[in-house]
Amino acid sequence: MAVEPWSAGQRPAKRATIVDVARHAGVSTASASKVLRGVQGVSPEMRERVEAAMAALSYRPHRLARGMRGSTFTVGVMLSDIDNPFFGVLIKGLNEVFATQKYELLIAPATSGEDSQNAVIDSLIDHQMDGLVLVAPRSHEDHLEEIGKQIPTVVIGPHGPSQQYDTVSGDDRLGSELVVDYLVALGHRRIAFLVNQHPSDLVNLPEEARARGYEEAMARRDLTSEVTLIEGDWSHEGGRAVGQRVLETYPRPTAIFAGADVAALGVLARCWEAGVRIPEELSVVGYDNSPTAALVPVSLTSVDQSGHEMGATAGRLLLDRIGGRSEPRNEVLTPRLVVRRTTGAAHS
Amino acid sequence: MAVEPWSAGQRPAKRATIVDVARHAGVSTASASKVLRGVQGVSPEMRERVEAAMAALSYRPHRLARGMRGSTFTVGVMLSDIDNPFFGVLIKGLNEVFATQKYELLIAPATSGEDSQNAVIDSLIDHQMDGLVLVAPRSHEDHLEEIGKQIPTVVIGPHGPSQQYDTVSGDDRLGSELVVDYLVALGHRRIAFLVNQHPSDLVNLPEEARARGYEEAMARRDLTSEVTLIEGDWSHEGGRAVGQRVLETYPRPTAIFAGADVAALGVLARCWEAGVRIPEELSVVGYDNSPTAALVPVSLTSVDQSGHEMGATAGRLLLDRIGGRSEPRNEVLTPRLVVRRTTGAAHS
DNA sequence: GTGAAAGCGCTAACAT
DNA sequence: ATGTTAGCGCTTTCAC
Repeated sequence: MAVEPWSAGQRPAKRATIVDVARHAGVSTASASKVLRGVQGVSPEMRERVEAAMAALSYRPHRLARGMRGSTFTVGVMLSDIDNPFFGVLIKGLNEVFATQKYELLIAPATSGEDSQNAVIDSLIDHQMDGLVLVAPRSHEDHLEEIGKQIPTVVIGPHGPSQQYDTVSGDDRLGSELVVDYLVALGHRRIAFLVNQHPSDLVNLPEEARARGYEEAMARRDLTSEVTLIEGDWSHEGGRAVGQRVLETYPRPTAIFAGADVAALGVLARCWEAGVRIPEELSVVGYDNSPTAALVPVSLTSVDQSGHEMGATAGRLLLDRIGGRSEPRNEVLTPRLVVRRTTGAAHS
Repeated sequence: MAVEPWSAGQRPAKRATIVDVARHAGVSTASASKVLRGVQGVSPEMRERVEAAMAALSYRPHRLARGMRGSTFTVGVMLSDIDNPFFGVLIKGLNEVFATQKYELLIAPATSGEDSQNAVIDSLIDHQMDGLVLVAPRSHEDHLEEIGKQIPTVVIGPHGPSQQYDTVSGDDRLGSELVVDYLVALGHRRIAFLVNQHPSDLVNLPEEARARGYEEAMARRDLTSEVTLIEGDWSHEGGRAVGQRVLETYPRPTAIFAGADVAALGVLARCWEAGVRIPEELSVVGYDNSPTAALVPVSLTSVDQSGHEMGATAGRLLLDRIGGRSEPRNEVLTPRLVVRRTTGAAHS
């Protein structure tokens, strides 16, 4: 291994420790620790002296050392796709909750692969985080239960029920229903759904619920024979590939419902390139109402699942759970259709 | 403080420690530690036995405990604006470098405020990260030097020189020059620049370099009298507000050069709403070439500063520095103009 | 090449 | 209310 002039011991101007604070204040480290943690059992004057010492030495506690015995006051977030702008607003919501507490947020980026995600989650656990927020994980449920047993956990995306962790999800079936009903009201019948490929045993994923909601809503409108599931990746490239396939189809669907905005944008990209007129020749709907969808020239009709509130809710649940609650809670938020300019009356 | 059934001691099924591994392998913890770290001084058979024990116990080292004495094998990233899609590709580039090493990436989200950023950086230091990547920090340089003294640091955005840390930045003056030259070639003379407001003593910020580059390029074309700096926030809302102001100006600029894509999109949003034709009535240029700029209906002309390579370069520099290098390095990447459909010949 | 033991900074029993 | 002390899991001298 290379020379490491930066190894802990040699760091210049070594910072003050709780021992320094205690000595400076003329008290025991235990008392200093109590003041630091804000627990009861210290006289006001003791508190004052210790706090003065902390300020004088610009003391900042070592998070690692705290974590060795107690809490790290840090919450880990597994983010499955940092590119998705929807997650940005979600993180904002999360952060606002924790900012008011003494907890800090640390985000570990992962890819969409299950192995990558599990590795990242393990690493977060190895960091002794006080709690975990898993954003759109693709892990199997028994594995999530296993994690929930080890550490307070909130899962965003996949639906409950769960025994060892909390969930925050949107009512994805309802979201799909809103879309189908709206499209049918516009006269569409050949409505295709872009379904994200996923292991068939992961039955609680949002993609699964959105697909089921689509099928059910189609059935309710007596359009079972028109149900068309197109498999693709919920990514820009995936959507683009699906767009290409759809354009080659005959008869072509009059509307395509992508389960995620990123995928819908991919479909649109292909259509724009091919000169297909939107929505005259093809209506396109997304899901997430990401910031990009709202851009005027994009104006993508989408389902809003209020990422900000999702994040905030997850934050509150996790705080609760860290505080002691052990019964699982499964919050479901109600989605809302946002109609923009990529959808219109069916023509063909 | 509430009950904490999750405190470390009570966690169910407590995981294996290095002591367990050593006992299981029938060796000392010191030897087990050597195998874990992959250092020299262990016989092949010792290595084998210890590795077998680790596997048998599914041992994973405690990162906190490692960090107490040695390294955490974790790198902290201060992200000043998680909403900016440009940063997503930057993180990807960073991550790819670290993924091949044993280092893990942890991102701490901050806001654009200097206080928030400094707090986040402190916290990253309190976590004993092995290194820091600061993305577009607004801290003062002496403070950055201070940080660089404590911990291997790479700063992305602000230009060097620096003594205690490395920098990765784009050649922002050149970027601005490319834009101005291009617009002038199209016949534009009234070219306004949207400058981000920032403390005047932060002279190495990209926004400063881009503004200077704009002024210089204008001067070189004998257009000093046309130099128009419009102050605004480099955000969607900020751009929108500037757009409003520009539309009310007479004579109106024929082109506006926003120093960042997010701001350019805000300007465009206002124009689209107001029915201003782009680029016939107004040419708009951004900076960053973020994924959003490339969307077909947006098609924003922008300066590409290859975020992916910026991230990758920063990762390599940090790895170097953690490995022992102490002379500062200041990498400058060459930007490239990407012409799309928000720019055209000057008409008025 | 291997092991014993000290200690990183802090918290939590347990005294007093 | 305050202090003493034993660790948390690991790395690191320093013996052997």
